[in-house]
Amino acid sequence: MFQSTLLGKTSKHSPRDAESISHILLTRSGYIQQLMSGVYSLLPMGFRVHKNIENIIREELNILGCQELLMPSLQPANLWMESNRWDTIDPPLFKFEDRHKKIIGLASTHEEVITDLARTHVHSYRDLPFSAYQIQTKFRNEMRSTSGLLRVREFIMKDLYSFHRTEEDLDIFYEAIKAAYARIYQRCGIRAVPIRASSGSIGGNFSHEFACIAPTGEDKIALCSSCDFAANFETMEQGQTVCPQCGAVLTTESAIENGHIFKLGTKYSEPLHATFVNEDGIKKPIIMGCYGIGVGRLLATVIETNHDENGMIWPVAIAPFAAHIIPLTSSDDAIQTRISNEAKKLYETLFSAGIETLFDDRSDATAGEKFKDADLIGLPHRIVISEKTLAQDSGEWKERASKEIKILRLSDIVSLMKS
RNA sequence: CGGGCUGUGGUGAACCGGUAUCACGCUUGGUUCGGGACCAAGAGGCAGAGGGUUCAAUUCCCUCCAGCCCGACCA
Repeated sequence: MFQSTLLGKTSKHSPRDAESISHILLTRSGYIQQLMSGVYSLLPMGFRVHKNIENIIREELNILGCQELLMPSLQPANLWMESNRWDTIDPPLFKFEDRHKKIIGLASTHEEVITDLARTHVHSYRDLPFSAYQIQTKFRNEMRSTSGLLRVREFIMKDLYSFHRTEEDLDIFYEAIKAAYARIYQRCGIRAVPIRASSGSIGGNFSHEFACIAPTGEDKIALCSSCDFAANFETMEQGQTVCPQCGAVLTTESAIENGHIFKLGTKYSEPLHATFVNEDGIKKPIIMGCYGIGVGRLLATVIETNHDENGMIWPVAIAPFAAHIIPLTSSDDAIQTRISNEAKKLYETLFSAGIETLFDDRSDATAGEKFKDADLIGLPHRIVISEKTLAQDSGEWKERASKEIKILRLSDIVSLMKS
């Protein structure tokens, strides 16, 4: 991608009133733009990260046999009446009338629709188990949106739903998803721990949320220094300093809630009559689970964890581009041409190898400006080509997270990028 | 929803009861050319909307709208 034509310019100015670091950096770097309270556009750079995170999620779910589908956001009030959530779900639905005065809700979650699907497609125990997910826009009529992408009113969520014959089967799947979530967070460069949670208006009697360790997080969690115990501080007894499981010392961390997984049981299948006939010919309600991740919140959480005073630091796995190629300008026209050509050649070589980079082709930007922008944008690798490096027939290689600069042959840089 | 705060060119800010200033950005020309360079010349705002007080309002007051922060809740 050529930076001169990129939609989303960098800025020195933080948005008015912005306080959270991810909000400031994502806006300053041109990754996102606010439209109204709690509603944001993902500009090309932000959307690339978003898609990378989505694809990590897809990989981890597909390998477990989860099927991707897409359900509607427009949903009839009647369906929500069946589960008795039309007026009780919190945050409330956005509701409106169509031109025929039919009452419609904008979905904030999809238990009703997926259960409706299940009740028409599942008849026998032979149809179970299965699981299906989507990565789709949710609308939530929040009391208040906050902190940029961390809490918004319209966002893209991965929501997975699973259907089982028995509680035991659900338990096994639930644990598999818990493990998959751990891998998803890890691949996104975040340390997340599952914590027992209350199930809120989604329901069910058993759930875990994933607390992503981030210094700027608003939640306080307690972690055991030796076993896997973790809990939200608020749910613990005051003054407790040792692990209730093993007695080891507890440490506290700040965290941001991200994913939340639920054992729903028959909370939706019973009222919606989503049933199957078991081996004994008896009709039973389907046992369900549901599992959510807010993709945009995860994206923002990564920034809350991975940044320095100059900007964002993207993990390779989700970075919008693998590297930032920066040709510097020279007052000597001949050298200038050589620099541009070498840089462009590198760009094309990497591109044809399937490695997309951001190419800073701005001829009017000074070196300092390009470096500042590169730090802000936070691509994992920076490749500078200048009069200086060209004299050595090479380029300068720097990792965003490190201060170390290496002078390498361009061919070596290509092999490094490929590995 | 309760409490608090904010609203001035594209962005961020300052000032002020006498119709507006700065920085960044933008345009043009020139000089620079490894950490947001410099010089010169420009374009761009009737100050969120409405009402009130006043000789006079961007400035004071009220209402509304919008945004932010705390509470609550959450992906």
